[in-house]
Amino acid sequence: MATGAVVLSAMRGSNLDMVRRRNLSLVLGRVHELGAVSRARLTKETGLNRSTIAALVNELVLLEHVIETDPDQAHQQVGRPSPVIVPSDRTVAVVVHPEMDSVEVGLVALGGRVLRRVRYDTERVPSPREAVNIAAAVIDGMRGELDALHTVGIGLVIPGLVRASNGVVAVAPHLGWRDEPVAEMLQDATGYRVAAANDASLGAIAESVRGVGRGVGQLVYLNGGASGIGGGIMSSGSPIGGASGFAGEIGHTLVRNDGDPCHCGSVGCLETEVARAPLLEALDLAPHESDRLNDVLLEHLSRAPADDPVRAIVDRQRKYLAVALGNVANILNPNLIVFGGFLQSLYAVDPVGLTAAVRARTMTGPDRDVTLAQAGLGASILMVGAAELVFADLIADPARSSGTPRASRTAAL
Amino acid sequence: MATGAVVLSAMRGSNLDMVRRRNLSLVLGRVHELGAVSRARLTKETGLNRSTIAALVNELVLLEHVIETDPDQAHQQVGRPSPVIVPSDRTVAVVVHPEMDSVEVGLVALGGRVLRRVRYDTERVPSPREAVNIAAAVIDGMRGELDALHTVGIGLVIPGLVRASNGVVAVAPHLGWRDEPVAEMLQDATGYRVAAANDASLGAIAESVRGVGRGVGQLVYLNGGASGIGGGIMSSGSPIGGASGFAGEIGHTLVRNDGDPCHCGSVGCLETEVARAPLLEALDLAPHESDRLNDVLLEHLSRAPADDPVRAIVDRQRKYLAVALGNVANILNPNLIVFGGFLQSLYAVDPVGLTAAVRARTMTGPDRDVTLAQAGLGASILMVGAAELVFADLIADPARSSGTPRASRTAAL
DNA sequence: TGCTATATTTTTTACACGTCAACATAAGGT
DNA sequence: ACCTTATGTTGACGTGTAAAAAATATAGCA
Repeated sequence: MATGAVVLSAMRGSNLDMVRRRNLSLVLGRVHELGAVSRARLTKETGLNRSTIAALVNELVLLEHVIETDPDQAHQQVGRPSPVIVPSDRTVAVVVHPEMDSVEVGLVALGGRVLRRVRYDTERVPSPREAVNIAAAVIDGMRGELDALHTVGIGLVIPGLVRASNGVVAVAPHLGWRDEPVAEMLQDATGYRVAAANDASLGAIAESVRGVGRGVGQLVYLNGGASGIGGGIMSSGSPIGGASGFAGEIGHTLVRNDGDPCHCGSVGCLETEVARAPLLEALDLAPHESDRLNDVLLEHLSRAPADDPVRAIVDRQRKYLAVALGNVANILNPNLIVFGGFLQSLYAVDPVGLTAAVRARTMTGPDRDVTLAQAGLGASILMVGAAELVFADLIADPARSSGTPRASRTAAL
Repeated sequence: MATGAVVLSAMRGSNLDMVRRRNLSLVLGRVHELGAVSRARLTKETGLNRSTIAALVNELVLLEHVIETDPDQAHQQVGRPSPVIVPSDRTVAVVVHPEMDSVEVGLVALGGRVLRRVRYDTERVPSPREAVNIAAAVIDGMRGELDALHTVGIGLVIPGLVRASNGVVAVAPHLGWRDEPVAEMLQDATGYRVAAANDASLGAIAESVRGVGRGVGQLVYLNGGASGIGGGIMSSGSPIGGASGFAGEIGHTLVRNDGDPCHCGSVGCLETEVARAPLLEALDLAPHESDRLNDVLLEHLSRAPADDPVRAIVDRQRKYLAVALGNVANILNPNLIVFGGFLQSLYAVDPVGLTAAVRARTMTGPDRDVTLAQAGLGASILMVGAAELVFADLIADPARSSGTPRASRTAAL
């Protein structure tokens, strides 16, 4: 419950168990990240003894989190071939993603593969109870399968602010949720341990682990959705959550003093000045056609005159986006800023131009570090991100209560 | 050299040495933080066995980083008294702080006490070479003393952007330095290992470890100096440096679209709209009287009419300050924002009002987390911060090359 | 004041366990 | 046949742990 506080007193001393746990975690983490590693490479990269790696891999095989396969026939070398370790597809995370018109449930394997997606359309915006009931029903339908697998837990995607310590949804504007203990409800309904986080934060995790941000130290993800702009921050592979896990709300950076009022109570926020709706409208696209925005916009601009009204909207939005990104670059000194949703389109219109505009608003020093990029994971980004949230727990302690449903604990970030 | 990248491959496996190192680090860290701890308390807080704590403390005593003293006579309890462990005043860090008109050298003990400060006034702005030579000369003067002590290294305070990986000063505007490898120069000149960082980042560290931010999870420090506004971010006790250690430049957040041009090339930055000079001028204070700003300002406003021109300046600056802080609160979700320098005065004028203004610009959720406060360390803040930078290295591995001057390595953050 | 009981901590000693180093063995290329 | 690379096996090392014994204070009572 106590959030954000540095609880140094809680730092426990290490012992032999710790060593084993850490090494087990290290090996599983490498396998999870790389997808397929030879045992020899594991010894080299971890610096551990061959004997130790053998024992660790053995234990992970027994836990059924990895599979030891025959040596790779493809790239042979001189010397004795080394067995290849791959993450088991039988270790999975369930993902639950409530939206305004649906509740989606997915199944993702440790290796990152999305095994299944079930979308349940709702007639109206689901209440927390309805969303949980729907998810629980779908999960009950999968129960036989899940019980046969190692189901680590549920990753809950929330289009809103989530308190990291307990998974309470502080506010999800367009779902109309407020102070709802959704993670706990879902946990009670399913028996699985639930980790909940903001959608953009999960996007940041996903792009950092399996997207364009692999190996990037300081990453900022910015997602443009129907209802606004959300963000997530990753530092050295870990999410920066702040005091309560609310960090990353870059959509409410001031970009225009005399701008429009924002639903947050402020004025001239990034997300009031940079929005999807005006773009769709100007291009005669319906909201449900937002998938086509990128193509239609680029196509339109390729033949539009200099005084084209769409171009004017795009230019203005890009200008304000650059302002916010300059702030972010100065405050966080990121290596990479990744765009998701309709922001991808704003970026794609002129990547070089936007990069230059952001750098112009950034101090000498951080301006040379920052690079921009489009998200690399497409439609599966939230599935992957939420699964990673769950797997992070597993990887931190692979030998923990392996498999079986559990009570207590939520949280993330 | 490669900065910001997540080098997972560099993650080495743990072994028994690791355990010992970690526990040694844990114990020294607790002693360093608390100043005086009983052996019994160490066992309770770390969860380690009595025997283990005894052995660890013994080793730290042998390393001369802590001293085991007789049981505290003050608050006695039933049962056998437990010896009290205190950080040794013989383990010290040297601090070097070049400014526009001086180079200051300080000596700080592991417990945080500032043992000595030597200020060398210069006739003009020192070049990197001059600053290093002055510092080296002063340090040579202390050499006998330093050799008798355990001098862990030098903490170098830079009023500018410092590359964390190698201590190169990317740019220090009012010193006129640019791409200068000052840390390396100082290291070569003195033989001590040098850790360099931005002044505001060091302020953040100091306030987090020994100031008003003790135990605070997410902390932002904002310093208002003669030449601008710098900032530093602490997350769970560790500094957030970003890709190259440049993070925290909150002074270059946009607060006013039609504002004045900033030396950074942008327009309407926080530090162009919120500055010390106009305040001093309006109050008829010379720059060297800035120490009195707080008192004079509060005194002036206490009897000033509603249409007082100083009040107008203060109100306007506070308005823009609140804008930037709102952005920061949304992006970082801090528990605490700490003000140093003349920003303390702006805050002190009406603490409750500024807090309300910041919260009004912050989303529901993070707005409840954020608190504002004045810096608690006064004039010694940079001494303490830079020393902590050095001690962090020691605490991470207390048994490392203990004491004697060394080559290679710099960096921090 | 002096004695005993109780509480808490330190000291001592035997022990368990994970990693390591060394040597022996295996499996492929050249 | 020889070289290269990797795995398998075994005993040693050093870590923290647990339990018993010794030490040192307060509290209660005569």
